[in-house]
Amino acid sequence: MTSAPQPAPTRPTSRDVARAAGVSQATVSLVLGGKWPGRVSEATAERVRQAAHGLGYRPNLAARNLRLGSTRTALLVVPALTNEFFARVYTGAAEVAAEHGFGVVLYPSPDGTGPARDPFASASASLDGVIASSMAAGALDALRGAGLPLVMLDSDPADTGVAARVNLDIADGMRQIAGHLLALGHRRFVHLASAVDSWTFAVRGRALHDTLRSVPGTSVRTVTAALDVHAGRVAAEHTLAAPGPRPTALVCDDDILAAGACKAARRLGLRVPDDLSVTGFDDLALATAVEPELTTVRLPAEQVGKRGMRALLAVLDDRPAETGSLPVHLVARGSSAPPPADAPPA
Amino acid sequence: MTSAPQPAPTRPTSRDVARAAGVSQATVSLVLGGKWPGRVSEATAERVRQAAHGLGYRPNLAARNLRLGSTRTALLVVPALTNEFFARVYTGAAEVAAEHGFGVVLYPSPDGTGPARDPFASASASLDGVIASSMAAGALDALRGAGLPLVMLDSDPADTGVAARVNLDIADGMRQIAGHLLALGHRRFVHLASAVDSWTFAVRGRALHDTLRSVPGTSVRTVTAALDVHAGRVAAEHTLAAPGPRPTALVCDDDILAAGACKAARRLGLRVPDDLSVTGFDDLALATAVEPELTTVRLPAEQVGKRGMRALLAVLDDRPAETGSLPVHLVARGSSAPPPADAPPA
DNA sequence: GCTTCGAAGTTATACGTAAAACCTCTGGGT
DNA sequence: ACCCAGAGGTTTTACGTATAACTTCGAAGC
Repeated sequence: MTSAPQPAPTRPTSRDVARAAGVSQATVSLVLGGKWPGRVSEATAERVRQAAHGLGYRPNLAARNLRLGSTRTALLVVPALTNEFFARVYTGAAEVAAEHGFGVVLYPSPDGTGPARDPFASASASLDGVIASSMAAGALDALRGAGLPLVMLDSDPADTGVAARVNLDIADGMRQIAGHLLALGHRRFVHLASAVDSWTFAVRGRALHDTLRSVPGTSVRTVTAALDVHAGRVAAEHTLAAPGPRPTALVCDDDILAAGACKAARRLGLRVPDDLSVTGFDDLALATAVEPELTTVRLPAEQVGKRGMRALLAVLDDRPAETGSLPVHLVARGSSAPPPADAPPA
Repeated sequence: MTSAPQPAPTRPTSRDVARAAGVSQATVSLVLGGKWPGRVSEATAERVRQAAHGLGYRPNLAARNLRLGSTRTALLVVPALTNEFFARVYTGAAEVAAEHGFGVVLYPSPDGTGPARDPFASASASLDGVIASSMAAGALDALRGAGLPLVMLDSDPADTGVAARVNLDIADGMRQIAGHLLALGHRRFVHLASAVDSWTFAVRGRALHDTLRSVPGTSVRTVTAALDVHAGRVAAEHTLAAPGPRPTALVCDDDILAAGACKAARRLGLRVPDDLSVTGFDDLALATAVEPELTTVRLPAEQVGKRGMRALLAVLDDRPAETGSLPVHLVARGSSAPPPADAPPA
């Protein structure tokens, strides 16, 4: 209490604990590993626990990993954590991992550009498996070759060499959006698509176009933008200001683009939703932060992470992984309404 | 090419590489560790590299960590990754870490509630150091006791037992906000404060109040809300609808609260900025996603992460860590303007 | 009274790597 | 002719843990 504690030159090992408790190192390992019923008396076990606690002992995980040949660590490969969706996926994955004594380390995949540093370098421990978003295609080949169990998130079912797959029913989500807008009476659409080349966006586009095509008298045009508010605004502004009859509904691949589209509309003096309906996708926090709040599709991001982690654990355990797509659902809010009465037909 | 490759029952070790190259394991270690100039001939080195590549050899990091006694891993403790600010801090820290062959593992600290699981369990490798946000106070005591170098981010300089500290000049940021609004002519303020009990928010409040107090004829009232859009809206709506002269400026502790405040204003039929100025803090993506765009203070989040990591590396290396607060600056956008002409004085 | 058996440990070993310490051979200086 | 230096390796060891294999001992069975 009076002087500084000893500078702890080196961390205590299980051998130190053994010495303090007057037992062998093996006994310490048995007790602390929970393997003692019938092998070690309760009295001795307690003595060991006291000694361990007293010394502030923490097992050296590097040694344990080496011994066991497993690190209980998964790599999560996502495009960028600043995208709330992936932050939530991580949160879900980390939660399930923690329940099973696993850790999750992140590899924010380079966005195509950049030198694409070694995914394994970001983990300072060897990995037991990989969970990867299909949006992070960049690093995938390197990961495939490593011979690790690979769980893919929201990826093309045609892709091969995957131990398990966790998908969202993205197509259904987009069909719900289209159905919602059609039911409101919209016929003239613009699809504000993400420029990111990934399976999930391809599906969104296809589902939208397929659904609209099945309804006579509809038209749809596609415009592409990078995945940020500014790019969305510029693209939408350009489209809305174009000559010819104006669309009455702007279907966006993502809430971020929808936020941009709303700004574009306001700049051009259009009211959302009176003059123009705008829909998003993902249901990020952003969707309820803007005015009007966005009609969008809620994706169970945390569930994706949880299920991805559970699938990986199942694969590592030689159990069959849960299968089937996660359902998504439409959240109708203030950014969609019937088209203005004077809108020309498509 | 014709049949499936052998099922790779076990990963190749440095010994396998040695066998394949016709050298000893030590030579492999020397070559691959880059320690060979003068110890191994270029021809042999090349042979080893070929063999390693051919076998797809990857060093077992658990073994390396055990041998070296260091895992080259830092733990980053933050409240939640879904907060863009912390996602950016992580990104910065991970980038610098990668440059130095370090990894970063996250510990999303429980928000006070919850069982506060062991911070060390989230890392499946032992740690070399910890970088912690002061907003993640929950897990801090456990981390302090571990005897690891601790770098604190944006924390009270009075706190002790810290190896290095990376702070933002938060007070200056709030003074800039206050100065900006005062210059526009505002005198009647409301401070929409975060309910989170943390140093950074305490400083924001104090700096605002101190600055305003120094100007005669100003008034300021404080209202508290949880850190989300909805809570911000409710709190702001309540305040703005209260009887008595209305404030002309709403200074928010965070962009998230500011977005909520803007929604509140619109609901009450007030125009921002004509009837009411609203300011945020942090300059999140949200700030430019809403209409009008928020006047706010830009915080160099990535820099915080980078500098935190550099400080930790310095400490681990027995070098002095860079010191001094990071500057922040006002970004004036559309949510602030002179008060309405008919506003009563404070 | 001898064997057997289970409880309660202990001893010994392996995991894969890095690096210190050691060995061998060749060429050059004197 | 002898020694020495240095290049180019090899042998050996240690890191801390988990667990298989072994030991010891007291009591129960007959």
